[in-house]
Amino acid sequence: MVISVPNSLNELLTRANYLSGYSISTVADAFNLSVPADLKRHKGWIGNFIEHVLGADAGSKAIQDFTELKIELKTIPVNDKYFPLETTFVSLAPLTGNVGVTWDTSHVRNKLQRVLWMPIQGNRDIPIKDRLIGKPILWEPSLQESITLKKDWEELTELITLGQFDKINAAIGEVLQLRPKGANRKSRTHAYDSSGKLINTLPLGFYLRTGFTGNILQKNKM
DNA sequence: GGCTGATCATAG
DNA sequence: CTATGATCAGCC
Repeated sequence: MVISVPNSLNELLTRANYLSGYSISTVADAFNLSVPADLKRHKGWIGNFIEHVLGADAGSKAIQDFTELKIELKTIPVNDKYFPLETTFVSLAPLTGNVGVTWDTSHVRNKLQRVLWMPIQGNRDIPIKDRLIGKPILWEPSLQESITLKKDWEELTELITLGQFDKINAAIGEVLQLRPKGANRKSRTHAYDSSGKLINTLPLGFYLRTGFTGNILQKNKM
């Protein structure tokens, strides 16, 4: 079943709100989709599933998206206290070509300008099919949040541009962190080391810490 | 390999 | 119990 792309922000929000309170299987049944028993080999399934039922064209050609609405959709697994169980992937971290890139022109800022968060019950003791979909939250970073994100992004990006990959680890950054993002630890991409020499190194991604996303959820739950 | 979507697994 | 580092899948 193909679902049309929402024509307006209101239409997208209406659809998203309609899903809240239903279980994964209730929605999946309505769209004739089968639900995996676990996510071990389907780690992106929930995200793709929600994209699909909201009318984003997941997979194949990426022609249709919410790009016209300037909305980034993120599902986020939450516990009983409505707190995130996982960090949130934002984007791959460019390890080259960062000269001249600023926070304002960064992928991270671009993606986080407007996010539709879809909290989903994520407790591992609840079968995937029985997990409930929460209330969607349309979020734009506050001034304070932007300042903190910018500070972290600049600190992390500086380490990349200086080629100090031996210093990079997930403990750096107040709300944003850099962590591996590849098929496995043998994955490689290009970067410049501290002496300016082209090297092969582990691909990295920007992730939002749970404290940051947890705050967004807490502020917006009524 | 790069990019999208993320969660898994275990050290501490 | 939590966060870091590792990993999974599909498309281009």
